[in-house]
Amino acid sequence: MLSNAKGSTPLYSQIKELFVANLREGKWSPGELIPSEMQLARELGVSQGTVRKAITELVENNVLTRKQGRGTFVANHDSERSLFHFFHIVDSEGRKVMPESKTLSCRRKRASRKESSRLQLAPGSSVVSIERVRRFDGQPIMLETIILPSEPFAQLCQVGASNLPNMLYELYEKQFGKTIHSAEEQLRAVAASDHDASQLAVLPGTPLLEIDRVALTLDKTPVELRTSRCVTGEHHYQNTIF
Amino acid sequence: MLSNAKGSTPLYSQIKELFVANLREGKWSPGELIPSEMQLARELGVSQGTVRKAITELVENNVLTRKQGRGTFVANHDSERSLFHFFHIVDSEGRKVMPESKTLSCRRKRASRKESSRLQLAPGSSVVSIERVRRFDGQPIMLETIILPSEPFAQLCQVGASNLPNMLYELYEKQFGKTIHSAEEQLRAVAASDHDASQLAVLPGTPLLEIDRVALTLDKTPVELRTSRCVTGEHHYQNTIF
DNA sequence: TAGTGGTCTAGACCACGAG
DNA sequence: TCGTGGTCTAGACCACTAA
Repeated sequence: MLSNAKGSTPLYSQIKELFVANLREGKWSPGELIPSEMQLARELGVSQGTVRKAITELVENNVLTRKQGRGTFVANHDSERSLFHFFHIVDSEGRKVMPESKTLSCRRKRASRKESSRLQLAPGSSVVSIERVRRFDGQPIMLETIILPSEPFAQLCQVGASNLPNMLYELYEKQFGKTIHSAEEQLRAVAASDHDASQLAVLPGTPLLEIDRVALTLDKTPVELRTSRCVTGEHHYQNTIF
Repeated sequence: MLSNAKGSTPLYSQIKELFVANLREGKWSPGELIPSEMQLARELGVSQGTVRKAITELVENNVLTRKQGRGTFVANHDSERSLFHFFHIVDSEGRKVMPESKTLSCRRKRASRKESSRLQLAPGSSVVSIERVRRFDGQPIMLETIILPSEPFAQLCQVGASNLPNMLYELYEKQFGKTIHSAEEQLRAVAASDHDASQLAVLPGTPLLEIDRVALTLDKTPVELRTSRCVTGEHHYQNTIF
């Protein structure tokens, strides 16, 4: 099981791998309380400090969360996480407000070359394509196109276009067991197409901020490709570099 | 000095503060080797593990770097850091290439309201304004306007507009003792002005990605306001969310 | 070979949360 | 009051670097 031989990787790294495997195989579920540090140390035959170091690193990666006096939990996307971790659009005062979203369409189609490439699917695979518009204070601000592999997300279309929740990552986690842990974004400035313009109440050709995001699970498997086009008159994308 | 009373902050936090103070006061300089963990532990009257925890957190914040067998050093902006940490423009294949930069002008002026606000200066303070254009493979890609407080940066204009280095953060550190540790960026899509257009070889009105960045020292003092307007045809801004 | 950071242990006490 | 994570200690041995 665990090896502490000379050339081997450190014990705490092996324990991290083991914990990640527990998550991947569903032995530990989002939001669940995991055994205490002392108990894990006994089970694994190592000291508390070693388990502690493994957990500390997973907490830093937002995989686990610690609560003093209560225990250690598997991180989940309830409420705050999706909003404050993955949503970077703020208003002029820097306030993060989650916009309401209205689904325009939800249908199945064949993936384009770009889509299959970024989602690591076979060319021409079947995907679900969702289009929705998001508003702040009644003003349409973002037009989003969301691409998901039909397997396993096909049933999203059946659910009905109108009642998709605002926070999709929470849905992916709860309904499909896909927890989003990281994302890779590409940002560009583009000119509003006629379609963009009509949905966002701007003139065609208006500069829009395009955010191209691939959302990934813990083991770096791409789950969702989302292209958002944003009006950046009274809002902007905020990024802090540490 | 250090206090381990009941209600006080943890020892390792106090030690972190102490180390940060050493940096602020210039007792430790960028690139310098600091005393070993054991020696610091003796001097501070704590165990090695406590010093170690303080150093670990500062390493995670990119304030210090450890090298096994050699010691612990104060981080600096040599070569890689500025480029790979603060520069997010990549080409279509995701490659990070540092563009050459050509200074167009360097002059002193009064800060605008926005500039004095974001740099936390008194309204109408004297600032240095540098304009430069950056090229990839001969193609002009970014037009940058850099605003710095005249105190202490006035001499930059005297140096001569033409021979400003590509990596300014390195210069701020070496010449002015201002080390950039973090930055806050705001991204928007804007239409190219006539001036933008002529410098970037595009048509007026072309959508450009505007990056508005305030660079901060370790104690969150704003040092530089930089506004970059980028052509995002063959390049884009890349951000990874963990 | 000496000194550094990296890993690991065993055990103490504190702060917090729940019953 | 009990069990949890949070802090701190003292000491062992390993891996790496430089002289």
